[in-house]
Amino acid sequence: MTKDEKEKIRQEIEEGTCEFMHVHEQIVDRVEKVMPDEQQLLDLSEFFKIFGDSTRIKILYVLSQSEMCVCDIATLLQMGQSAISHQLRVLKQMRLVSFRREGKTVFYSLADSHIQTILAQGMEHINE
Amino acid sequence: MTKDEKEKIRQEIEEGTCEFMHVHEQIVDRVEKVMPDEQQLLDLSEFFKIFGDSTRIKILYVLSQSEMCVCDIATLLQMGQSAISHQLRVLKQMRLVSFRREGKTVFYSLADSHIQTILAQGMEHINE
DNA sequence: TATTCATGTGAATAAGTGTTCATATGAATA
DNA sequence: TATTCATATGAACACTTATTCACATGAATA
Repeated sequence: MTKDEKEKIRQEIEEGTCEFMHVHEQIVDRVEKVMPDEQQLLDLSEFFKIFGDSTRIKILYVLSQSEMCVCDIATLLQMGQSAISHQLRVLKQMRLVSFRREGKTVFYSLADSHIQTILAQGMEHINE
Repeated sequence: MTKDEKEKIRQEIEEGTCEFMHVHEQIVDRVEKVMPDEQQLLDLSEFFKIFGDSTRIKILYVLSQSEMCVCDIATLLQMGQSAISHQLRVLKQMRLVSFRREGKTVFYSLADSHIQTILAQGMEHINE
């Protein structure tokens, strides 16, 4: 190993980026060029995170069957109204559900058919 | 409200299932019949949970471009080797990635094309 | 066999998240 | 306007989880 190479590694260690020697540079360089924006990948994980909770999955599932109000959902899932309401808030913020008011009651439904597709796709995958 | 109705509500409150009055029974009954197994919905949320972390999303993305070793990934993501190794373990357990050994190096790759489809589907969704 | 080095992993810590409790909001109605 | 009631929400708590640190493992090579 040359003096320069050693120096390079020392620098890398200092930067905390990579403490290894045998990085495959061709691969790394090539993939680095096609990496999407950091933000896009963050958004993507945030999006999937919504489906990564069983309460929210259940809410989405029941809404895929019918629009319904908060206490219908709470009854179906055997959970408290507050818990459902908190989760509906998340789903609303992420635009996965929409709602309409009718008197004191609020009816929720899936925002678009995309959501059902993703649910179905996931179901398909785990049943392999 | 009849005496019986009041008693029913009192019981529901005691059971903690539903403290409300105006559940839409037709909807609830109908949807209850088509609810999948509790376990299936749990599995589904566990599955999506894997995609709900930005480190794992990034790992899956770079592996969709090329198979590579642990330190290649660590370099690309500017993260420690240990963090990557821990997440690869999760991805391995859930069978989202597979690997092959070549001397001291372990090359990881996506387990099947399904994963890319789901990534693409998600990307499509957030770019709407 | 001793050493090197890429990777794996247990423990600890810090940050994030879901549920509950208590209470607020706001629309309908008396 | 006062009350009722479906829904919303802030705070607290318990629980989960991602990362780091230190070290173990195990394959190649001297």
